[in-house]
Amino acid sequence: MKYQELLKQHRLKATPQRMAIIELMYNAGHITIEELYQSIVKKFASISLATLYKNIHSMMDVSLIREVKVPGYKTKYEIEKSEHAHVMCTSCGELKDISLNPSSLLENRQFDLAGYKADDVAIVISGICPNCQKK
Amino acid sequence: MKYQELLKQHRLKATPQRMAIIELMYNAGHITIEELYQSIVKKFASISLATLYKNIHSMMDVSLIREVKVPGYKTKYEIEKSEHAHVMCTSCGELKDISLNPSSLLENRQFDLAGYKADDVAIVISGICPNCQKK
DNA sequence: GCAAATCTTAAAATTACTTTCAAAACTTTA
DNA sequence: TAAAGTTTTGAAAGTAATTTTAAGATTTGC
Repeated sequence: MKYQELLKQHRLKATPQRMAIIELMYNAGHITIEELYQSIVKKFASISLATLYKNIHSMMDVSLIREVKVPGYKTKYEIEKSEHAHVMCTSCGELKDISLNPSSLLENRQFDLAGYKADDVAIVISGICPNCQKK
Repeated sequence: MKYQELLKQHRLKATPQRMAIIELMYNAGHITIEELYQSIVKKFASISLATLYKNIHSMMDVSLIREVKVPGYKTKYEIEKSEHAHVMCTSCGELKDISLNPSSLLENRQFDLAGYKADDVAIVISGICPNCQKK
């Protein structure tokens, strides 16, 4: 199981609960705490929401996962991967990655960042997905 | 008071509570519900959080104000103004507008938006503000 | 295998947000 | 300008989201 490795690299203990979280998150792409809980409870009947929240935070602290806050919706979480942006459908709520590299977008322009030293760029584009456009 | 006009233009009644909300939001730039409540209660001792939430939502519905969700922090609200992006200091929490126009940024490049029809682009850059850099 | 460090869980607590409902404040309408 | 209708306010109760606590269980490095 590669997830075990992933956790160890980040100096976190590889508990079964954590591996399940990562697996679910990996398969879902983006997932809310609630969805995560619904799925994981099938495997670990006694898992507690506190465990989910705590693990989500430990993994965020070591940049293994990332929080995606979208206007008007619940926060979702994803495995950290190469930089990308998000499109969110305001009709059905689908969240999708797009391969727009946020920091390269800024690089070739000299924006006035008001003196800030930028570490991270989060881009969420809201719109209507192809499916909902048809309706 | 111009705030009265602003509300009427959006077909909302210009109640004193709403005008106070707008005024505070305008002066603060970006404000959380909690901060808003702390300030407004000084003027309207009996105002309820429910009123704040309700008014925030009415004003969002008519695009008078806008929700800004920032990774790791509480949701803030701002008066809708011309398009812009945000920088947020991960050290002190300060949120600042920068004059980067999100949609023009996308216009002159043909991004693959996975078939989405884009309505809105939210950009939040996280980093360290000039003040915190000194420390 | 053992000890140290870390993790899991239930339960309670806290914080965030929403709904309900009656009274008050406004707007119509005639 | 009074009655009728509509909207808003705010208290209270309700739901949802997140954190804390403390005790027992697991993982890891040696």
